[in-house]
Amino acid sequence: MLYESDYCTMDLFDVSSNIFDKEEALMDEWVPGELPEREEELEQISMAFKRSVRSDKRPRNVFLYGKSGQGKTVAIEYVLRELDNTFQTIDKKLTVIKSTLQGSNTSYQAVGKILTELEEDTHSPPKGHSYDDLTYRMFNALDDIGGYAVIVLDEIDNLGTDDDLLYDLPRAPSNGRLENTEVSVVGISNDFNFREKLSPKVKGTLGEVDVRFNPYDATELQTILKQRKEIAFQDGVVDEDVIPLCAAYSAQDEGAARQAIKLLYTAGELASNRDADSVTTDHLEKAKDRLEHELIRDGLDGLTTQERATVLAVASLEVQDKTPAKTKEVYPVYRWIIDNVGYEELTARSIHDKLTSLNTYNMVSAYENSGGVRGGTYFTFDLGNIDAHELLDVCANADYSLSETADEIPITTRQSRF
DNA sequence: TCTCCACAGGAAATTGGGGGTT
DNA sequence: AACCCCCAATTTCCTGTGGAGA
Repeated sequence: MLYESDYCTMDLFDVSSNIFDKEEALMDEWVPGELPEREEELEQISMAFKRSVRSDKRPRNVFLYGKSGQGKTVAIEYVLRELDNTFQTIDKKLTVIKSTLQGSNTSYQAVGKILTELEEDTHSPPKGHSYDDLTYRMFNALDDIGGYAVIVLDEIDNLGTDDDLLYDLPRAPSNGRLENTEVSVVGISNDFNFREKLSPKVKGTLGEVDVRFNPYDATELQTILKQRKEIAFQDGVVDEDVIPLCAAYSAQDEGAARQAIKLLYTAGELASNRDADSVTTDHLEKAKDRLEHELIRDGLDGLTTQERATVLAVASLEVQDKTPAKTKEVYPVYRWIIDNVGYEELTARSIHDKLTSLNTYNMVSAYENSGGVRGGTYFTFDLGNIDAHELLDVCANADYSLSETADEIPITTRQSRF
């Protein structure tokens, strides 16, 4: 996009804000000079690297886990930067290879991605070769680096149960696949359970040092929000109650700092757009509504049509107050919906899988039940925190193939909730 | 106590792709 | 062109579970 400053002057966008001072401090990319509530974690991480400063040993492998928005990535970057500085003073060479495994569901794809970082003329993950070919290339490239190499694998939980890479990588030196380079691995996972799902042999080698990032509580969030507020807003424009309330909301919901900051930012924007002279709790409430709406929207956007139909089926039941429903109850509704759109029907077994995976994306909530009329354990599903009417609304107004169907979903009992 | 139901979820096979090398 | 490698989404088949009712 081209910006012609000649045409786009202050007529349209009032440059001076009476709300914001440096609003950059509320943006995602902003890296604060210090991490006020993560000192303990920083210390734990740096311990893992210290032995490579003292001796010739490679740093320990580190495994960081905790929900998203807890500062894991920032923390490791912070520590590695410091380590690099130290290494320079003692004349050691440090190479950091960072790779986000988003979209890499298998070890194969992950190795491909790492190769794009390692090999200069490889710009997209290679395909069509065997896994062994790729790992061979990877270890060759690593061995060429020399010195110390730290491989940071972000969102490592994308690998699921395929832990070949996590098995091969830490073992390379003892297998004689690496001779000149000391390699260690930093794994970052958003999934608390991922570590448990790993096979024991991998858990041991990868998790030489485990650092757990617990969700921030309301008090910690307040500290963080205050820090940002001081920089981002003009003095005194944020009402006293806003920060505590903002922190409280976000603490309930995952305790993610990123979310809390976004909420505050949105509230500030609302206030600014309305030419208010202060940010009030009213703005915050509005911001919260808007973000919730966006969350549903983004959630639905990331789903396939089949998954959307499944969510829609649950929503439909929720609207009729038949909510925590078993797969068996959801399935006929799903079939009705999918037939309506003319897509192929999947089996009940697949819908059962869809429902459980939607649960992990937080689009539906699953509850485990035991007993019942016919023994065993079974799950029931509902929409959890999401408001069914709002979801139907969003879906009907979006541009999905089943938007029209969403509009048709039984309106009869729509008012029956609450 | 035993059986049996109805569900959860694992494993393997199937389907229908993507893309290589030689 | 012939042959190889990798993959995700499903379906099919199957085993495990625990309380209700015999």
